[in-house]
Amino acid sequence: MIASKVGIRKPSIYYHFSSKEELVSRTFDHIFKDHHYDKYFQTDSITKENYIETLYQRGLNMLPDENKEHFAVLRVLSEFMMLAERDVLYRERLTNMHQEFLNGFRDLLLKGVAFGVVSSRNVDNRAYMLALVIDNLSRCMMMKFAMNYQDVWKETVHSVLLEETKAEFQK
Amino acid sequence: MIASKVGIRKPSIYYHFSSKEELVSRTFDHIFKDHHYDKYFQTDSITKENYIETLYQRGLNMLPDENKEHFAVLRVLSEFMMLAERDVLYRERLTNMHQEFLNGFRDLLLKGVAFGVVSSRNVDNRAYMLALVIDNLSRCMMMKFAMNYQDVWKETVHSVLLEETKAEFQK
Amino acid sequence: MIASKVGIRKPSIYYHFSSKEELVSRTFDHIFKDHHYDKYFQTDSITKENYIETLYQRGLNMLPDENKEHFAVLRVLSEFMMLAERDVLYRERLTNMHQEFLNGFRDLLLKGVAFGVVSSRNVDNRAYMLALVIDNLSRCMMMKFAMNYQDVWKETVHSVLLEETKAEFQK
Amino acid sequence: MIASKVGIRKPSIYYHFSSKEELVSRTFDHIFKDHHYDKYFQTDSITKENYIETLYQRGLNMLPDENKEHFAVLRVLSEFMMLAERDVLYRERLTNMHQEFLNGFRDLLLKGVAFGVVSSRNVDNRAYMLALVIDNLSRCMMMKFAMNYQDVWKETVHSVLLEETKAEFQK
DNA sequence: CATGAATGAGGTTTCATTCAT
DNA sequence: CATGAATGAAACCTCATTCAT
Repeated sequence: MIASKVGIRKPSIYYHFSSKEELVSRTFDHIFKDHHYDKYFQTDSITKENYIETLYQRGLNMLPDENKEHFAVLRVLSEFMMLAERDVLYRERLTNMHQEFLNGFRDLLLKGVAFGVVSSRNVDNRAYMLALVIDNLSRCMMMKFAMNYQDVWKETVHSVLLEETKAEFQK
Repeated sequence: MIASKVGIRKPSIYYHFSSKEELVSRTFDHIFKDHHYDKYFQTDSITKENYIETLYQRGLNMLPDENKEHFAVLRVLSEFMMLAERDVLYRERLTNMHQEFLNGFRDLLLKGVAFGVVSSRNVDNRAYMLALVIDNLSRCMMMKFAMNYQDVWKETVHSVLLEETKAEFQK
Repeated sequence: MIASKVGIRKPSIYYHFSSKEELVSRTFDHIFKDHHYDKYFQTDSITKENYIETLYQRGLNMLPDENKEHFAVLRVLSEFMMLAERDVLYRERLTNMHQEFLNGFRDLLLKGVAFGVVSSRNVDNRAYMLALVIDNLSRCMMMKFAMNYQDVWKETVHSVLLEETKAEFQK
Repeated sequence: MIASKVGIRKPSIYYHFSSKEELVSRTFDHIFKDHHYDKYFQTDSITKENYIETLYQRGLNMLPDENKEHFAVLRVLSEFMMLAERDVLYRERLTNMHQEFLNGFRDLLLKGVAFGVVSSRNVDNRAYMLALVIDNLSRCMMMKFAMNYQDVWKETVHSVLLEETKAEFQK
């Protein structure tokens, strides 16, 4: 299939990749080369004032959109999660990617703590909550589950930051 | 593999199933026959007094445990989610299962509203949040991601019910 | 090639043999099942009187003959000697077969010693000489090298048993 | 493999050889260019007095030795004998090489006859015997068959020249 | 209800070779 | 003199399935 898409014959693939395994592995690297937390959550421009709004917007930005490359990346990601269930190598790589996202959310919350807009209580677990929800929302969108994605995310941000933000976040 | 596990030869399978497709499909039915919201979240015994604790406990009960059949069910589930990405038939079945769980959580929250222990604001989205977190926690456990699952879940319940339960839920 | 000779399609071979390797290995066993020293050199009927003549005749009997199955066996043997140069497994099997032939010749000479028609000097090496010549004569015949095979063998028997048999063996 | 050993890429080989067949064929020529009887059996220095000892020593000299180039030559030779079973061209070339060695041994024996140290009876066949034994000893050494090669060869020389040399050859 | 034997289709890979640069 | 890229053919093997018994 790949060969014909690329317009060459099957054996020609072996000139570029020594085996199917290598083709898959290098495709993994290529596709996820830029799939890093920072790509979606640049936190440089975040301030005390726009903290919550930024968190909310960046979350939406992480959700797949059929018109964006990101959509394809997530489709491929779910394929590799399958592979990972059989192949330790991919399990490790995915675990690392996952951990990076978790860490990203944690650092973001810590920044909020520093700004004084996020309670310092239980930061890790609340960061994980955010990560788990946004990740699963992505999955649900990919599978076209019926749900009001934006509102669920807004509610999540709301709930997680509730204690300190009741006042500001009401819309 | 199946034939040898069962102690017959491969062609004999075709006496019981007309094709591989049918074998897979009926296996789906068989495995998920009892995989219903009610199995994990019997809400009959829930009361105003034990509401939050029950919600928390039942959630933990949904998380996979290597020693329980549930674990295998979830492993198979993730295989079918893969299949679903290619096959509309399975996508539908999974969507239904998923919807049932979402509905279960919504009904549970509505019960809480009736009890007066849950705010009536935005019930659907808050129910989905709970469902998304517990579902993704399961996935993380399956993939052995490092995380304090119980605490994340406790924090989630806390966050979602925070407004009305600040007082009662502190531990 | 095998499949078409046998009148089946290629994949059908895999019903009977799990791999090419196994096909080759079991073919080896099958072909050389009866390729033992005894098959060519039954020494029961040997007596003091017919000792030399028997040795000579049996030797001729070992040489390949295009009309005998033996010919095919030797052709295959030379293929496996090739394989053996790369594959330890076949090297071992061939070494054993070879040793068996060497031992056969040694035992035969020892019998001659017992009969008093063969000198006991250096029995092993003289037995090996006989074995090496008959073996190489086979090879030469297979490759159609020009040579008077019978006479070379007769001369070899003559030379090896010369000391004690000058008198009797002259023709 | 050849290309990488030589430090070029595969297609470059086709600049020097028009096909694999030609590469193999010219390799044959190159390797066996010096593989002639004379290389191992210079008979110029042979005299009536050192005749047997020379024959014995030169024979030993023909046996492969892992440290000598000769070893590699013999390994390749056995590969080509395989090829020869399928390809008439190589059969012919090998037959010629073989014949040359047979002739060499015959001429050597004839020289012995001229010296008066070898019986003139049946010279050809006795020469062939010597050739067959030394050739097969080589093969056995290559395959690491257990055997006392030197003694077998000494015994062979002894046996072949026995009639006329009983007296001189005893050690 | 079960199986031995077989098969078309296709998947992964190797091999010898070509050709434009 | 060398090579990057490609290729038709074929080798080894797996898979889902069939069918006569």
